[in-house]
Amino acid sequence: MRYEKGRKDETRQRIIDAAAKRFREEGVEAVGVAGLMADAGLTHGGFYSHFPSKEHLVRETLTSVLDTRHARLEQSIASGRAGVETIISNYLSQNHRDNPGTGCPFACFLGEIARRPDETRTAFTDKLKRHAELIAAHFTSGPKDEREKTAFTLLSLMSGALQLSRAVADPDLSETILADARQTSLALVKDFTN
Amino acid sequence: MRYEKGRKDETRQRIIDAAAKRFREEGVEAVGVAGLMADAGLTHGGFYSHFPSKEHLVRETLTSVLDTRHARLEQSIASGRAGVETIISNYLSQNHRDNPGTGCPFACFLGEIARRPDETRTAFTDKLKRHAELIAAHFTSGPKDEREKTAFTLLSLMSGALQLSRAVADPDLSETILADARQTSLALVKDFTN
DNA sequence: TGTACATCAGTGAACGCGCGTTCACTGATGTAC
DNA sequence: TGTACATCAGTGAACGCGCGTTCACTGATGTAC
Repeated sequence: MRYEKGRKDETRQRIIDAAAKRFREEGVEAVGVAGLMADAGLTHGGFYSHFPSKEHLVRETLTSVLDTRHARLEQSIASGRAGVETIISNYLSQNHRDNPGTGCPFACFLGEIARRPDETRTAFTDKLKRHAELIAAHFTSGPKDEREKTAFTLLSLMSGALQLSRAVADPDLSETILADARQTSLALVKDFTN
Repeated sequence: MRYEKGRKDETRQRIIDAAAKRFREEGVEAVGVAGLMADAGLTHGGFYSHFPSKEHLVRETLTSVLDTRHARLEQSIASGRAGVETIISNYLSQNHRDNPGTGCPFACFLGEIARRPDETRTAFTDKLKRHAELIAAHFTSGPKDEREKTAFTLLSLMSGALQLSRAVADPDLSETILADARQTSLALVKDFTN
């Protein structure tokens, strides 16, 4: 069944989209190739005409999700719709906590990435740097050499707190963790924006 | 081969110790029961006379590691050997980054815990609360109701930064992330200690 | 003290299962004439 | 415009493998007499 031009790319993207959701929700190791292909409406055998291995899909998915998130933040900043306060509040929200499948890849993959092969880690590192630079560029005041540092620290704090709020079984504590992290995050960026 | 009294407990602990190391290094899903038993010098069949399932071992290992870490911190504080600065510096050090197998369980398991069954998550939550209370008790000045909040935020920031420093493929960036997090962590606790 | 028996931690073969991966095949569409 | 053929995205059976788990068995030691 030869298909019209562009069809393959669409299918490929569908596999990546399915992986983007499932990998974030269940973790890379817990999600199998066959299940992913079923999510994309296909049978498992076709996987290897799109990706040479599962690890390649992992890498593609990671960069795809990081790109999407990056683009969204970029647009959010460019449009002036959302200030830092809004971005921080959205990140450290119950909604984000309860929907990892569409949420921040840092919070979902951080623990796993350290164990993946060099190529995957390098791809991740490049995207991370770019993301931190974007955040730093959003800081309009404060010492310039401190801005990027603060961006990394902010990422560490926010992704760490989101993970902790997801891990905890007590709803009240979970909300407290988010609220405390919001407060500290806002204080962190206060000297860099106004 | 019936063994002397206490032997079984020793063996059990040996399995947990092996799991404590491997789970932190490779992740819970990547480590098999058979390999773990081999690490403990046993064959795989005996596993189920110690634990009813792998998940039970996960829970036992998690609480064991959290207890050990908690006790160490408690002792560290009680002895007065180490101030907050030292504790933070040790946590956000290259040595800790490069040795996850003996390091902080929060940094290693945070992402995985959210996906585990309720019983495991509840056990984790209890230990986390106790740990935060211990840290808060170490804060001798500053507003009292802020102390525990800061403890959670500190845990979020430090475990997030440690994870990020492990994920990154660029050694310089990894060191920068640790250094920035050290700086911010120290600033965070400055109002609570002196 | 010596003997017979019960105990049970640990062994290792076997279970069904899902994993990642391979491969011969299909058949609708694009292309050539 | 109509026909013959090449293409190749997708199919589905099969591969070896390691997983978590089960179970009949072993045999050194503790206990009873």
